[in-house]
Amino acid sequence: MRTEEIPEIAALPLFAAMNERMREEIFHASFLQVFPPALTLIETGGRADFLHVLLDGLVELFTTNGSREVTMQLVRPVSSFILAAAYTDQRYLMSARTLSASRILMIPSPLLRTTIAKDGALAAAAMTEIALRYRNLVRSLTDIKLRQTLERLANFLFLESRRQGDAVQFQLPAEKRVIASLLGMTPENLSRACGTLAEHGVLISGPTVQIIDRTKLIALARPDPVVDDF
Amino acid sequence: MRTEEIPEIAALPLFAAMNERMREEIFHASFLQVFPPALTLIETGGRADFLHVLLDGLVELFTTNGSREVTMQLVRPVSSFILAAAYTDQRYLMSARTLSASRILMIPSPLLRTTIAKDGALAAAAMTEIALRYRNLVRSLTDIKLRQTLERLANFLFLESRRQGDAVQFQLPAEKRVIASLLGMTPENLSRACGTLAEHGVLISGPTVQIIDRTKLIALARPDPVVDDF
DNA sequence: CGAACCCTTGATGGCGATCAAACGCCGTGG
DNA sequence: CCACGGCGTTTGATCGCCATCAAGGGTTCG
Repeated sequence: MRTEEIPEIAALPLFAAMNERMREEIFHASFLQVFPPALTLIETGGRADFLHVLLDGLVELFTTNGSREVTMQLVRPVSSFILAAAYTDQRYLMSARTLSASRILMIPSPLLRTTIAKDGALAAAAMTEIALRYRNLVRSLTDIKLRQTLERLANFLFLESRRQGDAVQFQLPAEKRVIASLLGMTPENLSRACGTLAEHGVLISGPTVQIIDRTKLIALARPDPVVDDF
Repeated sequence: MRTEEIPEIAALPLFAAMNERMREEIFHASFLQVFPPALTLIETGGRADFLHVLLDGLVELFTTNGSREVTMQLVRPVSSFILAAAYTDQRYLMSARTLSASRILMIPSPLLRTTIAKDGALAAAAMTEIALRYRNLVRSLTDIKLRQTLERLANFLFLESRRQGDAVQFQLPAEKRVIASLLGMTPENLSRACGTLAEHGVLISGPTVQIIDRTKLIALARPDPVVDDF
């Protein structure tokens, strides 16, 4: 890793509070690399040799079962992924690929584990990180279990808008087929659902979304103030 | 907490390696209580005042969205639950109720947090615990996203059997309506699916399951050696 | 004994998957 | 520069899984 890049990364929540010498040690043994789009970084069943931290770009976590493939999560910067597998030294439950060119920090898992054991601040940060990730997963599971597809899409768009400061107009973060899979539906149905949302205050043309009537959207999405984290 | 109960609990993975004095301190401030069946312990949106550790009995984690209610997970002894909420001091994402009479250890969250900060061994155990829980959740989400109901049921029964040492005959761990909800289906459909499984080597009568032809069951369930953790 | 409640079985309907085809965009190569 | 092919998206038609509605049987408990 090049020296001039260190300050930026040292400021990340995961590393901010930890002992400086140990941080240097970790960074020294890690790799900062830029990957092209559509590159598979990790495959289900593989050993978790590195903790990955996405600094720039976009990464998709997905799983396959024979012929079917489903995207599980979009990872956006700045965020680590597969911390659970790296910490427990188990096999990856999900595969990961870049969706756009991505800058990724790769930290050797063994070093991560030994450092967590020695540095309380890093341990705390890692624990917080994984706890938040756990909660996100609970959200996904409840979402898919008790909303139907149109409501899921509505809620997804509502949360996307909110993520961008309640933007009235914004771009979808990924291709529609990826979003469809993320929401547990087929591309065909997503397309239809996008059309239907016109009746609920949202115009979607290509990758750009325009919220015409936020009230109507919310009425459909019924975002949960607890689960959806207001 | 009564003194004679302490050794049993001190041996739990979560507490086994930690400093003895701190462990005593935690136990001294905690409550060990027996709850009757069907009692709501925790409600979604509430503050996580206690970490719960189920020692005996059976607990259901579930969420509600207006009128609908879905069970998210069965908690079996010995296992902690809602560790993520307790550690990050956030609101519960799920509700919890006892399904049978349950003995539960309740540890005040603030004390848990401060002790984790001081005791590396406890921190490590907590981290492992939540990482494993995270991975279970990933399993649930993949399961629901890429299997259909009959396959999910088949896989559920297969894993139940395996949990009991590849038992040929065993009892369902909960009422069928709960299991139906856990598997993301209606009680009616679960009932029908149970009947259909006769064609796939499984006989189900009431709460007892008999595996006639394990090969056929596996062919239907297609358990994933990675995800389903062989 | 009656009243819940759970489970089962049947009939029907709807949501969303699948199949199929056409359109637009974009890169490559003639 | 244009032709072509690939891929993502859209739209339409059809199918099937599963939810819903409805009713009856069994069990538990007051």
